[in-house]
Amino acid sequence: MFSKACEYGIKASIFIAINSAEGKRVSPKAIAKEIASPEAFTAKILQALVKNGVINSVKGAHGGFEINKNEIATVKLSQIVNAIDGDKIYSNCGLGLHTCDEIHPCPVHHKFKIVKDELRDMLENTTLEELAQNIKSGASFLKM
Amino acid sequence: MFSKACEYGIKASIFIAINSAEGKRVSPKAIAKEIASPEAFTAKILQALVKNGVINSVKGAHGGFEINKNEIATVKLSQIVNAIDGDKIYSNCGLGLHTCDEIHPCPVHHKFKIVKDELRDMLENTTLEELAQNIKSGASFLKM
DNA sequence: TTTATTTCGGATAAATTTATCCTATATATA
DNA sequence: TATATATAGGATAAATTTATCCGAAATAAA
Ligand code: FES
Ligand code: FES
Repeated sequence: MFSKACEYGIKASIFIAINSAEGKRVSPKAIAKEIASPEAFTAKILQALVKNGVINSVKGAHGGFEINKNEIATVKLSQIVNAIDGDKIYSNCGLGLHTCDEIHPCPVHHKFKIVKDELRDMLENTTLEELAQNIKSGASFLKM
Repeated sequence: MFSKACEYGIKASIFIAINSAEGKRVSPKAIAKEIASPEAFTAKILQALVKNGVINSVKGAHGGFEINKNEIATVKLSQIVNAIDGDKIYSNCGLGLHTCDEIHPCPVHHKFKIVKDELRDMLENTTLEELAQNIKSGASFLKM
């Protein structure tokens, strides 16, 4: 469904959100350990998230990755996915036609639309805060 | 969402269904032309579909690929997807955890479940006959 | 039985995604 | 300013997916 890069990006963002809420910055090393991902690859993904304004980075001693405390509640899953995989997951044709639209639909277009809309809604209506809260409460997990 | 192999497999199956309804067998060459896919790669996917019993093949002169006329209405999209990509699309964890279940869920598990169930329902309730009909009537297209 | 036809299947190759490594660049602090 | 610390980013490598090629095996028809 999502690329590995995107999976890591989402999990990393959640972990950063949890720490930023406590005023702590985190390193790629700490992130990779927490989400069980390859460190260097994760670092690359973090760069993409920084470039897209989803998270902030601070270089140098006592640096690390963080998210503005007051943005944790506003960052949506869709922003993370978009920063890494783009919007192809809900804009591309499910059967690979060059364009996906009503005037030249593939055989599954209308049925797929329902699934894609459901997915888009879900991604656009889920915030980092919500996901971070689930981890904090022990209701969900970032690895294994 | 789906692999290229799966996209080709679905489109190929629809084209075969259309022709089988008229008692005609089709070659990988004709299929690849109709669905705008690489011929040799498409042939490999057809082999997988044959192995999984989704379509039949007949070797030799006047051979080709076909689907039993009375099976066209019973073959579901889910069978094609399963034959090629397996069931990972709705059984794997959306964030890549080793297992996806209620007792050790990832942060998006419950929200993802809705999307995955919607997708599964769609694939399990869509038959080749229905998709072939849409192509025949000109309501949908297999390429471009 | 011979020939033409057509799928099967193994071996490769190309492209993309995933992953690693190393150096440059920036920053806090002593 | 010097030093230690940390992210940025380029160059590569490994793994997976996508794609190609070609000979083997099967089959229909002459
Ligand atoms: S045209 Fe295929 S999903 Fe819209
Ligand atoms: S555990 Fe992640 S989707 Fe179920």
